[in-house]
Amino acid sequence: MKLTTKGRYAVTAMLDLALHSDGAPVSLADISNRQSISLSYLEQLFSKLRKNDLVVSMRGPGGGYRLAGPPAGVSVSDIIAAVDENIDTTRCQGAGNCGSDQKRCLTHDLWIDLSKQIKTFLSNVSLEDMKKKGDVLGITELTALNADKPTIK
Amino acid sequence: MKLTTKGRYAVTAMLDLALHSDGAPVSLADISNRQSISLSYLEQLFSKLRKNDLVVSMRGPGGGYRLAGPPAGVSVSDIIAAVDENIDTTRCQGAGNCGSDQKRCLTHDLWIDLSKQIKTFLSNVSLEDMKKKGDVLGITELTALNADKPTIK
DNA sequence: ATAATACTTGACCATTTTAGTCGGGTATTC
DNA sequence: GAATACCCGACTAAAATGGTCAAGTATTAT
Repeated sequence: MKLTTKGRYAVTAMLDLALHSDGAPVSLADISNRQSISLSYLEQLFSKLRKNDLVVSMRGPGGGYRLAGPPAGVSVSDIIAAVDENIDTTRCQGAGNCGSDQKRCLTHDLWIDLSKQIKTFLSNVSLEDMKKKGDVLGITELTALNADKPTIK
Repeated sequence: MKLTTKGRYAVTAMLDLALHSDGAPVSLADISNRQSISLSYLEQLFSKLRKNDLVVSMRGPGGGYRLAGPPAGVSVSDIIAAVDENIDTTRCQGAGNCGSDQKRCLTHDLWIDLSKQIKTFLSNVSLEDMKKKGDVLGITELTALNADKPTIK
């Protein structure tokens, strides 16, 4: 699986954006200062976020970024997918040629199921959830509230 | 998080071991042939598995490895922990100094909860489960059966 | 005994990925 | 027209990954 600093930074930056999405657009310089993430690196990340229509940009003085839609419409998995390519724990990326002789390896199904599990979890947490969270509820409880079809019943 | 080829190989090898744990100990050469994993690499992995008391070794001709205990007593998370150090999705390894100024970052709790989720999933799948699985049940369903305290209710 | 087997250990290494930096743009507004 | 702030591509040091290689040591079958 790919879950690295890149994805974590992206989610943190998007949450910062959501928390400051009142009036003017938010500049990357602000996010950089608040979250201690290098400006140049943020530019890279937001380039991808913009291409995936998660944010919109405004140039010039007073410019910056804005969420493309309501915070409730953006899930953590959306963000990670935008910058990190994929959330998949198999070696073969689901193709099934991970074992010897191009067959699926013994544990193929395990990783497929784990991937589903992670994806479900991350899909069920939106920026809105994290905004509201404050310190009241754990994300896990939020997930339970939001889950349409929990894998574990 | 750390979930790489190393961990996947280890689980595959352990499952192979479990599937062939009838009479004689299983040599790494056999596992290497069946699972297409380099012998030298298996040696590295099994050294760690042995140090973590997941397997026992027998030297000399006819020697090899055996599971240290019953397959039901070994979970996937045990195996991954043995070779991969930790299953943790935070940058700070749970320490909480991931944000600016040594405070926890905005998304700290999210990664903590995700880590718990993954750990719960992997802890609830044993080698015995995977042996029995065949092609009847998906691991996800097995997890549901085995879970003592599922996080998602 | 001794040869063969198979585990044991540690050093080493090529490649890939990560986590950025750097340097130049271009659009917009004051 | 100058300052601001996004935009974009090239580049890179350091770390992790996924191994290999060499030289053992213990055990057993003959």
